Amino acid sequence: MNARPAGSEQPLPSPVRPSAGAIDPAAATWPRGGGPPSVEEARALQDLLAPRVRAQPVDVERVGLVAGLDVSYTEGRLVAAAVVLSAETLEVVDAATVATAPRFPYVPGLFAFRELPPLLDAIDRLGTAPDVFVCDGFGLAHPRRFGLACHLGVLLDRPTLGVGKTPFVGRAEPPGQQRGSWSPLVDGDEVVGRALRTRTGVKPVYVSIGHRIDLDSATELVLRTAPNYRIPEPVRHADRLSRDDPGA
DNA sequence: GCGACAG
DNA sequence: ATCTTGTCGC
Repeated sequence: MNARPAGSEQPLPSPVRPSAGAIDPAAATWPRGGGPPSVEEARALQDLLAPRVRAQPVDVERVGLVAGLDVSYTEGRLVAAAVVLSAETLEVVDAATVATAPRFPYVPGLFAFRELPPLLDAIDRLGTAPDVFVCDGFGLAHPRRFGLACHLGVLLDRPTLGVGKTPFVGRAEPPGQQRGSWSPLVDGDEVVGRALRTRTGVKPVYVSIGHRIDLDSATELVLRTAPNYRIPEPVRHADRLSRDDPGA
């Protein structure tokens, strides 16, 4: 474990940012540098960055570290958590939290502008460099094809994917009851993700790619990291930490 | 125009 | 997201 208290003031060199091909996170979420963008600016920024998303296969067998990301809301505060697990053993090897005041309202479709800034800070505080990031929410399965997972992936230029608990855009037939079965999540004439059964007889999760991964690889990784519960372990841990960390 | 709408 | 008790089942 490498968690540092969320209040520490000293920015440490990040093993994740910057990286070649990455975008300046500040410019890509807070375009005017100071205050948050307007809703119109935020949407325009998504349209501007969406073309950078790339789908590509990932050798899931060789993924070593998987990060789970989540944010909780408490008493007007927002707590972002990043937890890193060994893909092999699913044991937690690193974690970090950050508590901040919300600086952007909850607007469906503009999630990233609310949750990404604190999540990026939490990621910066990690002492490890995850191979893949699993977000609580969506990636391509988004009105402008640029959900939180895509946004994070493009900013970091790293593989990311999103796992949602309820559908946002698109429609999917109920997948078979058996764990592992899935059905395409279709929006208009595009396949934007999958409804995936991670537990037999339990309602499916909705998987979509973020960046630098494809749907097959994302599906495989989600199944691999969710052997016992509906929600993948990395996200489960991040969810718990974001709510329980007293230091946050 | 109306309803729906990730967390 | 959060507000909230008990209950059925593996």
